Amino acid sequence: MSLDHAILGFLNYRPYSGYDLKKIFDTSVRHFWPADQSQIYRTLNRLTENGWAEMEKIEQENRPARKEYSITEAGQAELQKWLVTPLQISDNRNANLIQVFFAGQLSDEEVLGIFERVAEYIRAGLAVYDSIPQQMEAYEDYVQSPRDFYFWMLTLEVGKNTAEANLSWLESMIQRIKDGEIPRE
Amino acid sequence: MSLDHAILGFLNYRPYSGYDLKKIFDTSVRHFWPADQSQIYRTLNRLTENGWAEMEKIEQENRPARKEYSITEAGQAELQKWLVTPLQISDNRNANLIQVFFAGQLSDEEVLGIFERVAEYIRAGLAVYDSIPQQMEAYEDYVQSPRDFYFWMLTLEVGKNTAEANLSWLESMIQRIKDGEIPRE
DNA sequence: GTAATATATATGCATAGTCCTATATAAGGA
DNA sequence: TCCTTATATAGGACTATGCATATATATTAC
Repeated sequence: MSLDHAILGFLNYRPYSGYDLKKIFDTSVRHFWPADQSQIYRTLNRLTENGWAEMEKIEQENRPARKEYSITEAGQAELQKWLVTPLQISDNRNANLIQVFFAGQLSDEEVLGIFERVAEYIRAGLAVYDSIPQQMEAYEDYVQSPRDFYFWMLTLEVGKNTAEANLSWLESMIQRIKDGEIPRE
Repeated sequence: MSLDHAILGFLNYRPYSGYDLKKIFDTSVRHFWPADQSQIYRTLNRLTENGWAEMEKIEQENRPARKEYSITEAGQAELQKWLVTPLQISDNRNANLIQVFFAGQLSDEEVLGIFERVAEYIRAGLAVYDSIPQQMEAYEDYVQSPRDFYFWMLTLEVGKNTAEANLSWLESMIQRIKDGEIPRE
């Protein structure tokens, strides 16, 4: 249950509401763990049931009441335990590779089209990565820890690194197709 | 629905039973699209309901009856359409990166432990890639198409390429930690 | 003799995640 | 005046996937 622990990780900085968390997810961990709004709320309920978080309802003027969630000691212990647990699950599902696997059934032009579109998609993703640091800096104020910030930036480095590796492979592949290096039948 | 189309892709080579498909998946596309046995059977039912496949029950001596599924013309049209469809969904979920993101809450030794375990995990994965080609060659006989086989091997290339990129990043990261280049707090 | 393995399919149950809609209040713009 | 946006939470319905188990027969290994 990774979402549980991602939320616990943020609550360990300071208390947040579900609404806060949705915005934080979208500007920080979205590129490797997107989260749906309804799922965040349901997970917060579960964390509370488990005793890993506590909820405090905060009334506001002119605004709907917030439900702020704080991490409990049990929650901190659980987070610490999970953070050092080896994860064997690497979800490598990649539907694009299914298309590649069966691409022999297509013409060279169609294959080229697929590869060029994927390359474009990756380039767009790389451009998005460049906009994330500025968004994340807003949250740096909350924790005021260069160490935390360092690791946040590392996740971007990994993402960019992987994307660039895939892109350069794709570009060499596109060249191979153009050079007619693929068996015709 | 990628599994539907992966199965259609195989049925487009020749008819298969659910039992066959499970074995084929495990020796060919498993590294980017694992499939559970029960899910394969249920998907075959759905493909039949959709008119994309047809089932023929084949009685055998001393063995339970097989249900062989053949692709229909509608199924071939659907497969062709899907193969050239741009897929925007790239499921990049990576629970390891959640651990990295919150690793600032851990000691350098604990972080090092995480990274070294992930590196080991990737090395083990790379070793597995080397055993896949021999397994896949068994299926080469079925299609007898160098073009198909070429694209099958390409999916391995992508997987290895990505894994190697991640591994070399991890190794440089491990060195950075050992060199004490990470902010202490 | 018995246990494990291979061939074959099917179903029940649980969970994670997605999409959509509902509810309520207030501010700001056309 | 009306529409959109922002703040805030909640729940129904569905899909994909995963895990376990049931059923049935035959062979192989110990």
